[in-house]
Amino acid sequence: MLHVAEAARVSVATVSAYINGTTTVSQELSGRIEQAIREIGYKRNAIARSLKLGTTRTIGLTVPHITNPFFTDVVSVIQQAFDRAGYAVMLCCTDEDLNNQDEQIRLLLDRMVDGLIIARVGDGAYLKETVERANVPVVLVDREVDGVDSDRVVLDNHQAVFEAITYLLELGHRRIGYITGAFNITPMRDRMTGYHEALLNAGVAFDQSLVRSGDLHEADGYTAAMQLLSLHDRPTAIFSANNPMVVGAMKAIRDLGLSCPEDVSVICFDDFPWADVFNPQLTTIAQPVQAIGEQTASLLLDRLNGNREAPSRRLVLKGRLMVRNSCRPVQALTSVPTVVAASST
Amino acid sequence: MLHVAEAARVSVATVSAYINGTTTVSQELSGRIEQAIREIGYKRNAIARSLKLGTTRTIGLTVPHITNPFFTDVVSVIQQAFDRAGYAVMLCCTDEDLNNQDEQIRLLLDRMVDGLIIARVGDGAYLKETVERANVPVVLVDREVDGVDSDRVVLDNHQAVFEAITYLLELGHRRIGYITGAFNITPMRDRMTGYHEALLNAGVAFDQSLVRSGDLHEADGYTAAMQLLSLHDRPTAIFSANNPMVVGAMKAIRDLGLSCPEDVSVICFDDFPWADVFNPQLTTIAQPVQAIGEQTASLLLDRLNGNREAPSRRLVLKGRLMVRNSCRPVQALTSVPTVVAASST
DNA sequence: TTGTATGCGTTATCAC
DNA sequence: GTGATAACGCATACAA
Repeated sequence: MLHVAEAARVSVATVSAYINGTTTVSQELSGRIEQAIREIGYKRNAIARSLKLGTTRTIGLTVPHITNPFFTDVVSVIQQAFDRAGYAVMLCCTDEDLNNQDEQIRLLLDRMVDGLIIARVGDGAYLKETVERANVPVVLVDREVDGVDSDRVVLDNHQAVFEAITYLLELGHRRIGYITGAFNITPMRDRMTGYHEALLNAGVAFDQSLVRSGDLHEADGYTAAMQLLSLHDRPTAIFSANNPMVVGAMKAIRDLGLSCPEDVSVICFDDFPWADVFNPQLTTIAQPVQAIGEQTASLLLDRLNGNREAPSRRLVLKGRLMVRNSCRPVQALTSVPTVVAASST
Repeated sequence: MLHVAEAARVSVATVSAYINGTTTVSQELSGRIEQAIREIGYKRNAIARSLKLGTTRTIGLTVPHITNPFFTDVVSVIQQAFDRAGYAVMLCCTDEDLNNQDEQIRLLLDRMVDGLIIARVGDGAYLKETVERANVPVVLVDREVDGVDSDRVVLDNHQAVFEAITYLLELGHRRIGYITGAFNITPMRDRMTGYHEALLNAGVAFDQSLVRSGDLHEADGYTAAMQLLSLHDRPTAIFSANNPMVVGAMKAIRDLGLSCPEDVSVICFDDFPWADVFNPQLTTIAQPVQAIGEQTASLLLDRLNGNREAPSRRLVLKGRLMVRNSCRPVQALTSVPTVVAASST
């Protein structure tokens, strides 16, 4: 900018005023400045500007895994929204690791992001403190943090799973395997209560041996399904609490020489684009990813636009059961053989 | 930092020296500083630091679509690599729009990113200029830019498609529908030449009516497949140049009451995690996404670590044909009826 | 070992 | 309408 000012034979203050339209500057000087800018190829330094203004027009976004289609979609929508609003977004993936998360949030805060969107990981103790001390607005998405009362948008996980399990029960299933992630994140807890209530509602006893917990990855789903399907009295249906794990579960079904839906019905959380073009066409619980992303962005944008003091808002969206053909009435099942050995990949 | 200095009754210079380990500072003062930092909850302001140092330890990453599994994976790997190296990454999605891309790159450069990774979009004219004027290292991934000789990592697209089409030809297919994106990006051009050469090599005449071009989205694949399969002498196999378009193509096949591989063989570019658990299990060309991401990151990191003058490097990786069960010998096909009308979604 | 002074590129406040 | 100048928070050269 100094160079521009010199080339245009004006002061830096005038250049700044011209660029930002702060004050009206004469035709004369405007022309000289404009020309100097072009000749020099001057670009305003956003870092210096940020330092002075105290705002970076950048937000931080941290999610567990970007390869999980649910987060891919949410990130995509959020990214677009902030792009439109003239904000840049710094993306971090915690890989379900608590230490990564702490580190990344610190990094983001150091860089003076104007706001934070967090799909958290692990237990909430440290995060609670971080969120409360951060002097920037933060909105939580998908996963809440105990005791933290910030803006957030979540799904009605309980209801969604209740519906899904009820659907399975109506098809006559009584032994429904349940593959979940650890209960230290709210969605997993809430989904589990949906399972419980659906069983209770149908008068079906809860069987702890039908519940397997993993770390949300494909491999965990594989292991869990292997164990479930190797049970003496194996389940006739399996529910998976997320997409990566259901892929693992399907592989387990395949490797055991079983098939879906002939031998076992499958239903899972999170929809994906090709769910209805490949077979079995999975019955899923679709989250309104577009709305989730947009609402999340809009909550943060609202704070960024100055609405700092409004009481925190909690948006709860509804999931939708996408019935396809991966579930069958239990009487239609191929007779249920006991799986003897499960030696495979 | 000023507050810390005051609380510890030292100068800001000493605090800075202590934090960065620039000079050794006495036990005495170290203790006071340490305590002051904790009490105040001081965090170093990376923006001010960046302004002074001229480096942000942030890189910019721009891709067409994060929801395309190929880019999802590449972004994920790159993100991890820079995370490990202590860099933040700003993510932009151009949505295959040239204006977005220009704007976003400008935005990134204004923010003084230390480097740029670009999977470009549209024609290369403006981008060429941008890349050449940017005084930060840039590495191109997946798509090259005509006349720009920067670091880049690409796939041997020609070879990969040559193999895939040859595979189809060996199965007896002679009419192979080809769904592509516009030829203003290098991969689409190179893939097309692979198609050409494979046909030539097998002595099969090239038929322009079997080639349909779209904008890389699912809807384009749908339209293209609809047209191809409505041809009087319809193709017995279809190749799709990316993943979103093959999803559309599969939907078209379904909507026409056809099925794969019984009526039409399908093969596509880019692999995805559940390719081998759902049916038909798609035969795909798998890009080494892990390697692509790592090499890309490592090229940029190398520049960032000071190796600025080395001649530009062009890394070419190989694709791998993942043969599954979406392709059949042509004599095994169900008799080929002429599709009369194609009125659907 | 520690402190003083200066500058990184902006914007804002004030004189003129 | 225009131009000095201070300040944003930090790092560094140099003095002490």
